[in-house]
Amino acid sequence: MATIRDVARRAGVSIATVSRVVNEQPGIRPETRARVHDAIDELSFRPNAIGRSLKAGTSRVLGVMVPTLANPVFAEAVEGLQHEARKAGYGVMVTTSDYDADTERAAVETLMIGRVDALVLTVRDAADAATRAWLDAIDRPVVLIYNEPGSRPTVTVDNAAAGAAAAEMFVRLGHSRLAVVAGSLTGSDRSRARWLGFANALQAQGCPPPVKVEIPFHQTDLGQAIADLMAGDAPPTGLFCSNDLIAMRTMAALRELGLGVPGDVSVMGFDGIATCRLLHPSLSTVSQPSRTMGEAAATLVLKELAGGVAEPFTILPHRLVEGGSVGPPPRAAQRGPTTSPTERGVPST
Amino acid sequence: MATIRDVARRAGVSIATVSRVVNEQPGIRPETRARVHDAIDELSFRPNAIGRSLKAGTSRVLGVMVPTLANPVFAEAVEGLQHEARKAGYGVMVTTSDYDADTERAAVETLMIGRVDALVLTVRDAADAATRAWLDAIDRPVVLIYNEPGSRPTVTVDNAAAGAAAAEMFVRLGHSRLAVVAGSLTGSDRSRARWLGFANALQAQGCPPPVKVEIPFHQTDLGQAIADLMAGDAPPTGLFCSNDLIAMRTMAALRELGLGVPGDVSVMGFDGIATCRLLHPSLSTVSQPSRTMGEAAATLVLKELAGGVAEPFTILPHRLVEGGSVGPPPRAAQRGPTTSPTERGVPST
DNA sequence: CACGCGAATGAGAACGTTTTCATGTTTTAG
DNA sequence: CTAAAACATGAAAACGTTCTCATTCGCGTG
Repeated sequence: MATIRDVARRAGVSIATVSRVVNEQPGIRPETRARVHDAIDELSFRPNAIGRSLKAGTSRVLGVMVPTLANPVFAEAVEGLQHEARKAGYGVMVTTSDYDADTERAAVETLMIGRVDALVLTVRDAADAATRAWLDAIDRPVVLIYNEPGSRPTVTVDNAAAGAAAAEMFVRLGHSRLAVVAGSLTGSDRSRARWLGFANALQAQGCPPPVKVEIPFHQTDLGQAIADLMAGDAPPTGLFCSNDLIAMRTMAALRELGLGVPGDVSVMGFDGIATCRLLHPSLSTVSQPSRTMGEAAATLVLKELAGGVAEPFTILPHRLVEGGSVGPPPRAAQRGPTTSPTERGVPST
Repeated sequence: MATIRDVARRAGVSIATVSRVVNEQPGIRPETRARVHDAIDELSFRPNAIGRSLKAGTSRVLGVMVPTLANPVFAEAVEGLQHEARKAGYGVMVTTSDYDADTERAAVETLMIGRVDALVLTVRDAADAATRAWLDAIDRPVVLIYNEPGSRPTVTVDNAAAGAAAAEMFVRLGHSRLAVVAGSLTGSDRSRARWLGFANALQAQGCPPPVKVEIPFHQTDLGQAIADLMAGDAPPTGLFCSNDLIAMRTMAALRELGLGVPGDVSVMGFDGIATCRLLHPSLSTVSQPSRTMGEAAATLVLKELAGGVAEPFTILPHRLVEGGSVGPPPRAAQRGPTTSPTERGVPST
């Protein structure tokens, strides 16, 4: 691996001159420049970013942490972020936290040791005291994405309003008994915000508060949870899921139970994962512009690195996508408690 | 940001001693060690990875390039890789190539300048001469994933055998007129291998060669392409798609055309994306262990970095997942050319 | 009591850059 | 033709580590 010194020797100049040529600084005789370029080519010299970083005190690397890349929402955001970063000549170091608070902290610590110039993070709960503590202690630009706005610049959608919009859609169609199926209602700030917006809007419309169902992160089969939920006397006619992945699994579980969507139960998701539009019935969902969020976060953080000051928060527009998974409630449900909606209905408790 | 020098001053020792304490080297008096630790805590000193890297000549960062993170297959592989890397104390720099050969080269160049210790890549075509040229010129450990085995250590599945397995499944069910719907048959080595395995197996079974349909990378609506494909006198009764994303879109397009899956046409995917199992009908597919592939690649590359020598290739097992999207061909098709299979059939050309 | 030996610590070079300041060489103006 | 100004280049320090040699200290041994 050739160093600047090798190039200098070969070209018969000093390392300072080579550096100037490499960085395209003015004040080099064309002839000298050519000689240096030749040497660079001959040795296929690539300036060592580490040496450069050490001197410059900057690594030109962005650190990114998301809960998981297995959820396309985050994967797409990272993709957008990465594109934007590359355009600006920045690299992107990626870590995942698996929705675990301790892992979050450790992962960010690792990124900081890696000397990233700035961070783009999604944490479980930006309002959590412990999280805020270490978050506020970070001495570099930080931008949060997907989290609820707090002490750090944040790029997100209006989760409460989005939850309310979902509620209003259900109510408009005639639903009143609703449930929320969430990954971790207690732990995740955005999930909580969606829930709150949803529940408040329902209350405003005079509906009873929605039932809550919480699903542990790693549980992929929702069969039991959904069966339990639908087993009561007056099961919900509409389910608001805290993300599309859960919504898909919920639909699969309902199908297992012999319940039709949206005939017996309506299902609504959150995120707007592309593949969910291809389901049958296609999933109604609140879509957020993931890729754009990643791009916006990159732009924001790069701006801050360039000496600018980042907006405290950027709220991107969400969009209610009306798919086929939401329809009016079944007739029976409108009259109150009834028998199982289908012949294969689950036994009542 | 405190440096080792600040700590040394504060603890009243030399920087060498601090370095020894930080790196847990023996031969330090417990008392001294304690004093240094105190200073470290007081200044919340974190050793600068860049300084360390410069001296050590190693960055403890792995570079990863995949076509896109929007395809869960790659996102999951990166997730697995990242986990494994972190366990070993390595960071992961991620780039995407958008399936573009020029971008591939540029992206890898960027990673190399970033001084990653080793690379894990998925390229369009590992057999392509130009690609091989720059690939072979890389002076660090490189592991390819998803690509066909070539001059560099590779982690993949047996794409040809997987393609053949798909073909055999179709034939076993009675299909003979088949088509392949691929992202870029010409450009991608794995897609080509699947195609070859598929076509050869068909030939071996005495079936006519499959029709090819190629879909540009960014084209998400396959309506026209599928309509054209199904418009002929004797349209295919089974479609083998080069990945699950395309398979999903193909199913959506078929539905648009009023064709039933698998009643009128059977559809088979490739990859085993988790969400496709939740489709209705669930997608039959050849599943590859993406996460494991990422982990294996990380293990391999780390082993090589540790001075070991990597196996030239690792073939992980694929698995034929029998979903609901593949069934016997419609009766009519078995008798040869007929009228459109449904009342909403597409006009014949 | 001097000597030597091992343990603990320090001084300083090295890693590959960038950058400041100094120096040598042209060019331009007078 | 000379002096000054503009230009081109070089020497060396600095960034924050690690690591190799010294060096110092304490102490047991002859």
